[in-house]
Amino acid sequence: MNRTDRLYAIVEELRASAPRRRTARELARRYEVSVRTIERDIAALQQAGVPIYADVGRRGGYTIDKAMTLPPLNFTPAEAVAVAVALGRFEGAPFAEASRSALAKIVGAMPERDAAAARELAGRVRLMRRADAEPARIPPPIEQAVLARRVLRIRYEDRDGVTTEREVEPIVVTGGPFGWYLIGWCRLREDTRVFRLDRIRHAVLTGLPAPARRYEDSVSDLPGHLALVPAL
DNA sequence: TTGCCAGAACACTTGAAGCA
DNA sequence: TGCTTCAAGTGTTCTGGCAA
Repeated sequence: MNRTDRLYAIVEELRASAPRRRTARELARRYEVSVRTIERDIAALQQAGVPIYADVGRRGGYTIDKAMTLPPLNFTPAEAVAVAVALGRFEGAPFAEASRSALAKIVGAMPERDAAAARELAGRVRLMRRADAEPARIPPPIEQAVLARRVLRIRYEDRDGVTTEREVEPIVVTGGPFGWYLIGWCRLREDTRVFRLDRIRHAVLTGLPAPARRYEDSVSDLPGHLALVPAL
């Protein structure tokens, strides 16, 4: 095992056994090197910013701050396509750009062979969409309002063509086969209202903080055959 | 880059000594 | 007898130097 492999292995060993301490002697036996070599490796990792801590004394040893590390994220081609399918639900939806960049990062981090396999597999998986459906364009203020929990000022045109100005406290954004909707507390109606995004003619972020409202406490009159599923 | 050596520092355990 | 204190011993990491 070369040094680079050993450095990775030590981090993984400490991460897997955390919070139990591992002594330099244990690690030396494990990787068939001297204790001094392990100590140098630990020092190199610490210098590189890996949160490894040494406890001296009889029951001492090395531990790693598990909260500061992540396990290696290795996606199989099928897992990558599953993520892509899930993100596909967001096409033309809020956070669409973030979805695209997240997917690009995942594929970019995969070995080229797996990435190619994922692309090939993705070519055999298609999402169905209504042909006449215009991809919704979500105004950035709505994304921001949901993200930062801020009050929105919108100009909304209802089904009868009547336009009203409203201040809305966003609760959730939801999407489905019929389009995308903003569910929020309407200060004009003093009640929870569902707004079709394609009927929102204008939206401005007010900067006013919106009170945290739980979706379950705010919406109770969905048709029985409909259920809103959290995005994550 | 790795192995070996030596000494320092630290924390814990153990056992002896002192005391009520 | 039981409790407390303290020194010695032990096990560990840390650091520096040297050689292969």
